[in-house]
Parts: sequence; C-alpha cells; structure tokens
Amino acid sequence: MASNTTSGHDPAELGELERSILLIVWRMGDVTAEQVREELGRPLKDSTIRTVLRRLEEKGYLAHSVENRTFLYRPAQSRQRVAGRAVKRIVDWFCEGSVEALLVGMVDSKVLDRAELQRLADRIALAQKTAPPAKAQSASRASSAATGKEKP
Amino acid sequence: MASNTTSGHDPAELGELERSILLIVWRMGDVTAEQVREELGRPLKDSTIRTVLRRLEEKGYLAHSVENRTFLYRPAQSRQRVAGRAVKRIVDWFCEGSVEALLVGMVDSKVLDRAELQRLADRIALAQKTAPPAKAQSASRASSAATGKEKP
DNA sequence: TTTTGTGTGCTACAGTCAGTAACACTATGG
DNA sequence: CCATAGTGTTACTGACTGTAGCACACAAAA
Repeated sequence: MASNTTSGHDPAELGELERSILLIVWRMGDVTAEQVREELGRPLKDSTIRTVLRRLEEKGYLAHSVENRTFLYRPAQSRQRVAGRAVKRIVDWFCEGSVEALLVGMVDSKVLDRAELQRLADRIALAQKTAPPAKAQSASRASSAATGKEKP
Repeated sequence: MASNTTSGHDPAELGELERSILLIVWRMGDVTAEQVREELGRPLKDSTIRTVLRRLEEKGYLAHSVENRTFLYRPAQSRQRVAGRAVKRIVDWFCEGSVEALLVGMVDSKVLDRAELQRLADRIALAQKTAPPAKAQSASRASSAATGKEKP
C-alpha cells in the first residue's frame, strides 16, 4: 500500500504469499512451518515460511502454541471474519456504507447473478429464523468453518 | 501490494490519495485537475493531482476527454462496479467463491446486522422483480457513460 | 512574431511493504 | 559436549504510491 503521509492506516492488504499461507492454515488447522512449506508447492526456504508466519501472527491473523519445541500455528480469525472485514472496508470506501449499493455492484460486475441473489435472499431469510439472537455461536460456527467445510 | 515474483498480478489495491480522488470524480462527474485539487482539502501540487489522475486512467478507473485544451476526467467504471469487483476478489480468495460464506462473515464481523440483512433480503427480492433483463440501469447515477468494458 | 500563460507529459525520489533468505542463537537428545 | 532442529533477527530487492520538478506545447496577448 505504500506510504500514507496523512494518517496511519490499518490492516493493510495481504500479499500473495501471505494469503496462500493463510489459506493453508485455515484449511489444515494446526500446522508447523514445515507442513506449510510442503503444502505450498513452491520451493521456498524455511526461513521464508517462518518469517511470513510470524508476520501473519503480528498482524493478528494467526496464533501459535509451542508443542514440543515446535510452533503450531492456527488461525486467530476465521476466513469469514477476515473476508467480512475486508468487505466492510470496501463498503465504507466505495459505497459510503451502503451495503445495498454494494449488492447492486456485485450483480453489475457478475459477482452475483440474479439467480444466486435469489437463493441468497432465501438463505438470509432462513438464517434469520435459524440463528438465535445471541451471537456467541458465531464464534463456534466460525471456527468450524475455518477448519474447512462450507460450500454447498 | 508490493512485489510478486511468482506471477503477474492484477488491479492491485488503490492507495489513499487515489481513492480520495476517485471518490471526488465519482461525486462530481466531469472534473478538471484543478477542480479536484480544490476539492481535496490538502495542499498538493497540480502535478501531483495530474499524476494520480493519469495513473487512475491507466488503471482503467477514469477516462478523459479534452475540452478546450483542458482535460476533463470522468469515471470509467461506476463505484458499484469497482466495489463489486473488489468484493469478488475477496470472495474468491477467502471464501472460495462462496458468497454465502461471505455473508456469514459479514454478519459475523458486524458489517451487517440481522435487521439489515432482512431488509437486504427484501430489497434483493424486490430487485429481482423490478430489474429488467438488461443491466444498464445500475450505472445511471453519477457516471452514465464510461465505455465500461472489461474482461468477463 | 514574440511573449506569456496555462495545462500536459515525463521523470524521479522517498517511504513502505511483501517476498525471500542468510545467519546467528538456543535448547534437546545422544 | 556436540550435533540437530527449530526459532528470531536482520536485510536486500522490487513494486507501488505519494509527491513534485521541469520541460514541452499551444492559445491568447503584446
């Protein structure tokens, strides 16, 4: 994102490698740097992987625990949460906070087609009824989702 | 976004100033560099503004026409379209294409609350019926023209 | 025609961040 | 006590944005 003389900025966008690694951690759950390196197809040095893992942790995306002298990394935020926040930024910046405007744009740019939108509406309506008022369960759902499931 | 040795990358995220200027053009329609400079509160040199405008045009966000020796910049894509595409990237990256998963994340991260979601569902349902098969009407406001065109 | 603006394009420099990795450090097991 | 495995530190490169200087072109004024 480069410099920003006028004000400090927040999360900043993730890079390619960071994203790849993050996806692996989301998919696999607790992983060591070595596992991540194997999972990535690319020939990268361990130190590279570890640096990125550490940076991701600094940024709050990952957490780690020490297991027998080895670091086990795990997600600190669910995929959906990260995605949600990213979208929020977009909405704030480009749609002046109007999610509806965003939806229009999503249809417009083929992110959503009308059929999908319809299904979405149904789903949402359904979710309303299904989901209890409390939001404690959101975390649990998030974590389970983070372990990789989703997709109809 | 920074380097990407492994592969060429696309649009890349916009910077602060770029975004501010883009917003101004979206808000005001046809504008000259001078107008943009005035609109921005900040004390920036014309060359700065013009450079950014040019870069935005190179990136496909703006277009210009020459009016009496002066450039008039105007949006090449609607706010919604840009937002939609940005969201698409996020969905692809973090939600494996599942918009529904994204929605879950948006509720989860407070981008949307349930009430809003309900209204959204209604709106969407409404839009289904209202919207003609064509898709031109979405860009009506702000930027009308824009020779909008990009890869599907 | 020469001069003076006004607006454009090109070039560049500094700061920040991601990609990438070498190397030094520290326990652990033998 | 030494080899091994895993970690933290430090750094370089390249990309990209913020920011601007300066040279160039052309219309209006002198």
